[in-house]
Amino acid sequence: MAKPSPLTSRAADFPRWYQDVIALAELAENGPVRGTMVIRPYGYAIWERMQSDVDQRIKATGVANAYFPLFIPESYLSKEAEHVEGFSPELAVVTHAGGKELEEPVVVRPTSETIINSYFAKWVQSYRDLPLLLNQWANVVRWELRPRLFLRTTEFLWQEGHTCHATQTEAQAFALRILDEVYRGFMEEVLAIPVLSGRKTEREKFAGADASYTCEAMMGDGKALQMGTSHDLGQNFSKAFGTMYATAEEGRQEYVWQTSWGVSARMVGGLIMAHGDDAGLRLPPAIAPVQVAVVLVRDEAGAGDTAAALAAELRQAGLRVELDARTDVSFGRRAVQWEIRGAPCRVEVGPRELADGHVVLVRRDTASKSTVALSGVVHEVAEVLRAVQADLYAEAEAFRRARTTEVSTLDDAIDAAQAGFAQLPWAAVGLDGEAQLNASGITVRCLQRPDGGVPTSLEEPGLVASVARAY
RNA sequence: CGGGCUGUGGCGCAGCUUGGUUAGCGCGCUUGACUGGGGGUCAAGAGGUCGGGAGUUCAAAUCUCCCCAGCCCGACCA
Repeated sequence: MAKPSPLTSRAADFPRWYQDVIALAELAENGPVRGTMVIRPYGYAIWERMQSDVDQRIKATGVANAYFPLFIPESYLSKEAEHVEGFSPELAVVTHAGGKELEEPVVVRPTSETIINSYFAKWVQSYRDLPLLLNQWANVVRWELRPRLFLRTTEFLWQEGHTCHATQTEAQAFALRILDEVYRGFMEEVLAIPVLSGRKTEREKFAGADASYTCEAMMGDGKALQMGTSHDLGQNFSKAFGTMYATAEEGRQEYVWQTSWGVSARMVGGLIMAHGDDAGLRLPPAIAPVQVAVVLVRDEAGAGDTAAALAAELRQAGLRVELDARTDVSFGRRAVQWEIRGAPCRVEVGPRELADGHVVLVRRDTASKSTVALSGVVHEVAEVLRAVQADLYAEAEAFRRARTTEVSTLDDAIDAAQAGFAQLPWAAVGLDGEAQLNASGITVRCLQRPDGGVPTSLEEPGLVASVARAY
């Protein structure tokens, strides 16, 4: 049956690696500010790699990074009715500063559409200023009722993109492009996590958006996790803030069409829960801070020098390598530690094999070992990393397939969603059906076209709803 | 805010039902030795307002009451 989630259950229920893995981060104990998170170095190293890869992909779409204020005047939030209604329950509001009560309270940003639009309104004047494509890496605060390590913390790290376009068509296309090229691409190619790309229902969409698109992944326990979203904001915020441009013909004033989109450090939690096994993390090579751990068994018969040379050679080949020559720590302990940390490949260098001119190569995902001649290590390691990346993805996809059930009725969907995803015609769900599912702890994760494509309208015929329990 | 449950060295827990010497165990930590091919062995150590308060009692981690905090399930959500 479903294995427990290392991020949400009690430590006592867990295998021995729990404490080691959870050491990636911990929920802070700071009194009334519950649910904030402290990320420790190894956990942060994983996040840093995510940041750099996602950042690169974002820039490839023509978006530039910028930064906006942490504090937002409360009145800004209220300018977009749906937006303020959606977010007000979870706002942190500052009422006092500088030793006195503020005339107008400011909120700590829960997301930045409003503060950014207050600048967009000034920056955008002409069609020549469009499209305006910005992104910011920042922390945001949402006073969640139930914090969970990485998945839902009061304060979290993320990237939020905000764009302005001249036409609705262009804005929608851009929101979908980010969803596919940046998010789905990153999750599948780098994190080796297959995702369903689809559209959120009216009930599930972002407060203030015309449409929300999502990437939904299945965790090792069959539950769904929203890994990223992209919103088509229409003109909701531009109308609220007066973000207008003069058109090319006749210089008419038009409101801009906008998008916003984000992924957060939640992805670290998703990575842990999608690939982790009872021995600890299993990191895809593309994201692993350490791709190859060269472990020196014993420093005898020149093994130490050989290990160091090997590590240097692997680095030369462009790999992220760590030489573990701590021979004062027992070999077993070190081997286990690299397993817990999820290093995809481990090279064990000891006098025993060196006598025959080879080393032992261990794959983290399958735990399989092979002996490799010294001269062939670089080639073989590269092969293993390629294989681990591909196999982790294939494994996750097979798992998802095995836990996805096609059904035709709500009752069957509720039943099937206990173990994973259930898919049924959206026409068989509808508003009432969605409420019924929710009452059973199940949500509609996304709507897709029959071919898996992302629908641009909820009225499209034949839409398929994927429903599941979710984090 | 509803429904369950738990607070005991840094972490994880036992002890409580049936009150009774100096409150234990595992992990971690310190020192030393032996070791070293999968969280190794041995020895010596450090570390505690038993969540807080009040009460019952000769005696409270244990019983009673009040308070506080946290966890899990739900509503909210990247």
